[in-house]
Amino acid sequence: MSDTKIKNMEEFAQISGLSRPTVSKYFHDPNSVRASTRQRIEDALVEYDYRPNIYAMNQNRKLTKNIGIVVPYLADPFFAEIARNIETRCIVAGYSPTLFSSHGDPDLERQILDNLRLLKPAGVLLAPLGRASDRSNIEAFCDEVFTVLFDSNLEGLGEAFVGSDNASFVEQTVDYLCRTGEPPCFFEMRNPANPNANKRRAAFVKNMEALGHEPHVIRVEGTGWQFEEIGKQGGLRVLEDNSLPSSTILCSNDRLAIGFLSACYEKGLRVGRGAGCALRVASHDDHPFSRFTCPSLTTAGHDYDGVAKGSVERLLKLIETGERFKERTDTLCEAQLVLRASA
Amino acid sequence: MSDTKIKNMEEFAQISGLSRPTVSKYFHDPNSVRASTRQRIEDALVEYDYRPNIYAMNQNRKLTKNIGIVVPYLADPFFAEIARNIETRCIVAGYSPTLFSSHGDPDLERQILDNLRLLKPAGVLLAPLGRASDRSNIEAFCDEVFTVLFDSNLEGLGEAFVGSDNASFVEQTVDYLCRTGEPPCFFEMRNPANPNANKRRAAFVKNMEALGHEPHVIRVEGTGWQFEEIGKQGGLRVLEDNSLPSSTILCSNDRLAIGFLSACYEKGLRVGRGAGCALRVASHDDHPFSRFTCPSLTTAGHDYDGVAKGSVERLLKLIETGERFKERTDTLCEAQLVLRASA
DNA sequence: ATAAAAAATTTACGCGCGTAAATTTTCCGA
DNA sequence: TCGGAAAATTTACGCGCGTAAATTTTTTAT
Repeated sequence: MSDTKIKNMEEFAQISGLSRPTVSKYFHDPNSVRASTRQRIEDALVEYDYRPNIYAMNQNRKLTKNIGIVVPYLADPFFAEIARNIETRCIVAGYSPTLFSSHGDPDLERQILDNLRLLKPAGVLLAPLGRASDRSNIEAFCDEVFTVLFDSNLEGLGEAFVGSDNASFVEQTVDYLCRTGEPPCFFEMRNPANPNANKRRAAFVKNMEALGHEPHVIRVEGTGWQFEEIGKQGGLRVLEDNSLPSSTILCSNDRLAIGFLSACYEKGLRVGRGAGCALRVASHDDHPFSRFTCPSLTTAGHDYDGVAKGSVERLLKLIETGERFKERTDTLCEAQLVLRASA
Repeated sequence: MSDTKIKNMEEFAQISGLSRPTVSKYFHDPNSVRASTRQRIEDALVEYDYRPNIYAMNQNRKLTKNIGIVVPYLADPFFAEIARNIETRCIVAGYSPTLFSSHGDPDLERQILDNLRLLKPAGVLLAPLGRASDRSNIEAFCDEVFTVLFDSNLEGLGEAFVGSDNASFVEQTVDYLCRTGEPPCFFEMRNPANPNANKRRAAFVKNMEALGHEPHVIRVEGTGWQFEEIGKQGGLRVLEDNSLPSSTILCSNDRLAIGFLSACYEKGLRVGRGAGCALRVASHDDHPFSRFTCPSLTTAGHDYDGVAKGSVERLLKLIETGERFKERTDTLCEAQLVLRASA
């Protein structure tokens, strides 16, 4: 490799014995030039290690190869995992994903979308905060940029939504729990930020009634994204109160369940389905850590691959056709019941 | 707000009744123009909602306001947390941070650094993979871009390193454990990717010998970043073998400990310092989840704020002075012992 | 081998902004 | 009121590349 510094595409074209527009064409799509031309460029490329200036490229290109990924709370391993999955798929498809986390803050979510506009992304994959989101701001954003929502649905916003089928999550857990023991009560936050929580509660009520059981819902206080802490404090309270209507607890999500299990442990209550267990606890999400709780957590798991694949596919379709869908589509991935030790 | 679309700075300058260079100056530093001029621009700004094209700006600017943040594994809440902290500090300082995760993959780490060059960042905060990193590639990168390493030190690379004082972590846990019960054995991965692990083991041996105890080290098999799983499988094995040299286990890090606790639970072994407990388990990191393990985990915690603040400060100093430090500095933050239920 | 079609290349211009130098306007104090 | 300094403006050029249109070369068909 020569150590001659290449300043720009002009210079690089010169030493490759080509014209700049031809080289430009190559970088846009290596197959758009003759095979012999391509070879010459790639030979020069290993020799001189030139790379086009991304800012100059994006300045003039009508659409960049940028894809924005926005998640509400990256410190939650569920979002870290789904983001990792999505990110990888974008790279494979030849795009440059950039990951943003709202850190649970609506102001930051707004600011991220504002900054995202400047990046002129070809499209954006957005998992919104939910109830706390600035709906009108997101709406304006979706008006300018191809946006696919995932995980949390905001009705009517974006070109499509891909998420998990909350009804299927709850149906499977409720069915399993009722079949194998005392019907569950539902454990959740009083004011969940995420719309999925409301759908899960509604599905719980519906499924319980269909099975002829009274649907008890326990709502614990707490706001923000520290779900484990909220689950733990709420769990300690109901355990101290002895106010649980059932010895089977179905948590709205795994992070609450992690906190609840921690509360059970502190209270000396054995959780599981065997003899000598005081409670059964189940949940939804199949959070990356739920296999390491004590006991390991029985849960209905997201189809991580399905959600990631589906949302990326929808977005790429938008980008590649260059036009909006006739109508907004909702794709809901089925849950998979994961039986572990807690219920 | 008017709905007239402003195409570029030229147009915006015109409707504000100013010249483009003056407006340009304002966007570079609002205080560099007269107060009355500034007011006129800001009035026009709320009226017309113009924002400069970031690509055109960065193309010509000698240094951008971009800062790259690279972590080895974002699905680990420890890195998610430290990244969040760093990110926020960069924003407050007026920079645009972009977050990247190597996802435990050296190839991806290399690729991230390659892409980062194209972003012409003012500086980069890098937590490398460690042993798996491509040292020469990172070295070449640091040659081109101001880089501050954090969390994982690669000797001699980058302008500075800011991390935690592993010796202080281990000193505090070993001291506490020896003072309050049977001296610990050390539980770790056989081939840890992260250099911190080696420093912790060395510190364990040193501290144990200083206290007149034999330093037993248990090394479990497993590679990659699924530390919980490795800790759990390794834990199950040593518990089945009955090969533990001590009833007090000091894990190299919290994620291993989470797996180990899970193994203990499955084996029906009660962990904690009270009567009726078979084992004591302690660890290092104060991982965000360690307060929710069963039992909650006694650990030596990172000074998250200290590491984040320190590394950002070092980098900003580099950026703002525009010159490298005379010599590479290592900043080590003290650990803080967090007593919980497990030991 | 030759003309037509296809591909590649060259020419030429523009993107939106930074920035230096020269000029004009505004400001402030005496 | 006036002069000098500070701020603003004008002028002019360049950054690195995209891209349309014109031209040349290569390929394909006859």
